Amino acid sequence: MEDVAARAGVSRALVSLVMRGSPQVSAQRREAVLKAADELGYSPHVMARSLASRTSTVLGVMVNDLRNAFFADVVEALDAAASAAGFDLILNTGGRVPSRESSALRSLLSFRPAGVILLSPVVPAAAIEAAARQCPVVLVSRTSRASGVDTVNDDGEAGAALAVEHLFGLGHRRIAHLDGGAAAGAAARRRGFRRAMRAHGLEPVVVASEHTDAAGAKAVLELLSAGDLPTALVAGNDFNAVGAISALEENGLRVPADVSVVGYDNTSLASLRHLSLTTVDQSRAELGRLALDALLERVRGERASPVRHLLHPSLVVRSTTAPVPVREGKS
Amino acid sequence: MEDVAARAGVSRALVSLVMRGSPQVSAQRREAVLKAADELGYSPHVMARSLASRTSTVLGVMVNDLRNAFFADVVEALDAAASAAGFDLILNTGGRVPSRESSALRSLLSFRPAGVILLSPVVPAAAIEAAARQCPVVLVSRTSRASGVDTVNDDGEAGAALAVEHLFGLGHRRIAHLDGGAAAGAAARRRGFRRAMRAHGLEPVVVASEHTDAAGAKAVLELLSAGDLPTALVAGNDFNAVGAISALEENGLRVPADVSVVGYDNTSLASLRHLSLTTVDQSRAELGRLALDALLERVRGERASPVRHLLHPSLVVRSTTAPVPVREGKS
DNA sequence: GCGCTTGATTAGAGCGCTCCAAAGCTTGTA
DNA sequence: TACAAGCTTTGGAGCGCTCTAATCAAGCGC
Repeated sequence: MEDVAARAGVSRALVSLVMRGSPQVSAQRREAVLKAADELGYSPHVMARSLASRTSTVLGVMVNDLRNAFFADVVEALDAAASAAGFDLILNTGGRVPSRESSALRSLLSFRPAGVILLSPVVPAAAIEAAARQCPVVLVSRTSRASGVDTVNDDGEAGAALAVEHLFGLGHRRIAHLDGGAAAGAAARRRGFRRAMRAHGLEPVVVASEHTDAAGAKAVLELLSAGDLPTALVAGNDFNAVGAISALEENGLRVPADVSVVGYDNTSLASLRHLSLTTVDQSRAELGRLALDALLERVRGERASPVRHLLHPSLVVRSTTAPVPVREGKS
Repeated sequence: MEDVAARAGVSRALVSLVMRGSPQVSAQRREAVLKAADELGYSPHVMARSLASRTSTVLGVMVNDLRNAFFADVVEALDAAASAAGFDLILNTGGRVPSRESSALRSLLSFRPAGVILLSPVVPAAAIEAAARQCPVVLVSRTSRASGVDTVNDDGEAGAALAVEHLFGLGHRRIAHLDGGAAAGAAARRRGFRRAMRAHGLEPVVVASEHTDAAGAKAVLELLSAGDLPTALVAGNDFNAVGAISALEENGLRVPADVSVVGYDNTSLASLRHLSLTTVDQSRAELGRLALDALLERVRGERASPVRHLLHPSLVVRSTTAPVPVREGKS
């Protein structure tokens, strides 16, 4: 910066003004500075800037697993929105291990970020509130009652209900849910499934499972050996659904002719023509965008009261659901 | 920091020493400082630290698309290795658009990172060399001849050859490659396919396609309408393979009974029991780890000469490949 | 008791920038 | 010509830390 100032024949302060795009610099000087900066290949040192200005242009993002396409998509959206607003992301992973997440969070905070976004964290609420005392915090796929914390969630209850309504409309009455257990969002989906079933006077069947391919297959095998396979399945997520479909087909049952299956998440899997899975979509891009917007509102001091976004999911009907088989329909 | 020093009854410099874990501090003072820091919830300001010490603990990572599971996996590995080494990642996306990538790269460099990792960038070589003059640069899935730049690549040629060898061993002689066009890594795979085929005295058939589900299906339809469907397909990647399989099955052909298909990348797709795709695996975790190791060697000044890693892929044989159909074998 | 070494501690400068208050330069006007 | 009013420009302090060199206390041999 010193060098640029010398080369352009101005003071350091003027260089600073130009680099920040201040309007109160004469066109002549501005050009001289820009030219000098270009010749010297100078670009301002972000860290020094944020130290001096006591403002930060970095946003901390903690994700528990990037290999999970859901979070990868959200982070992608986050990054797009952040860079459009002139912020940079510092990212780390916590792996859904409380101790690792705490240290990841600590490491993010030591950058004195403008704000922090936590994707489906498992750290204790107290840790989140402590973080919120240092900078705005937005939670994705996790709820909080703290007033300094905003949350953005998929309405898993509504999503599961959507699946049930769809199947009910197709004539299905015996519907089972393959439950995701402790996985992110599973509790809400389970709740939504139960509620929607009861609303129709149906008995909700919930089978313990996990959000994986193998677990979906296992759950179906259990249902088969128990001897009363439902006519439709609401899987915990798409992977689970695919596993379930495999197990069904391996046992001579056709999807959707014999059994209908609905997934959840609308991952890239679901749209493959090979699977063409009916599934619940929860726009991950919007999730990311909303989270970033909420954070920036806080950062800019435009809002102090917490906001709780609950995204409305939608159903994407493809080829794994069909009207209930005739025999069933008659019974 | 001032406060901590006051509370512990020591100087700022001593606090600094303790926070950096210097051994030349008496146990008594160390404890007093740690206690004070804890009570005040103090943790050092990373940016101020790196400004003062003229060292950086941030690593810049530019990825073109996180939604691509391949890169998400590499980033995950990068993060794991980085945090183990005490570094933090600042991440942004370039979307394979040269202009966006350049500005993303500029933004990374303005943090004065210890080093930068570029995942399959499309920026001109000159831009990469310019970056390399500022800090060590490691390229993943892209080659470079610049001496300040290390590269880590999957050996796509070897991978495609692996697929051909496998199919050849199963008796296949008419094998086509569904080419990925300009996609990352496609050129090497194409080359490897051609070379391996010629090594067996076979005519390499290359069909233009893309690394997507839909393109794979389209390529198969073209082969079908041309009237000479090969007995085996080496797809550009897993998505492409899945699309191809769909199109084959929709046309009454069985995989692998009639046609064998090999994918590439061993994505989570491939391992689904529903697909159980034979595919080429190029350990993404190792790719990430190697890239980070290479970068850290430079950062620590342990090495000045460039390194060119070429990762050996391996073949994962699942259920989409089988011996050539008998009729073919006789002909 | 003296200088001397050794290890623990600290003052102070400085990293690259921003920001404030003050200074300099134009104008326009009396 | 003088001077206020506006704009542009600048010096200097300071952001939170590290690092060097200096200081200090304690222990040692003579």
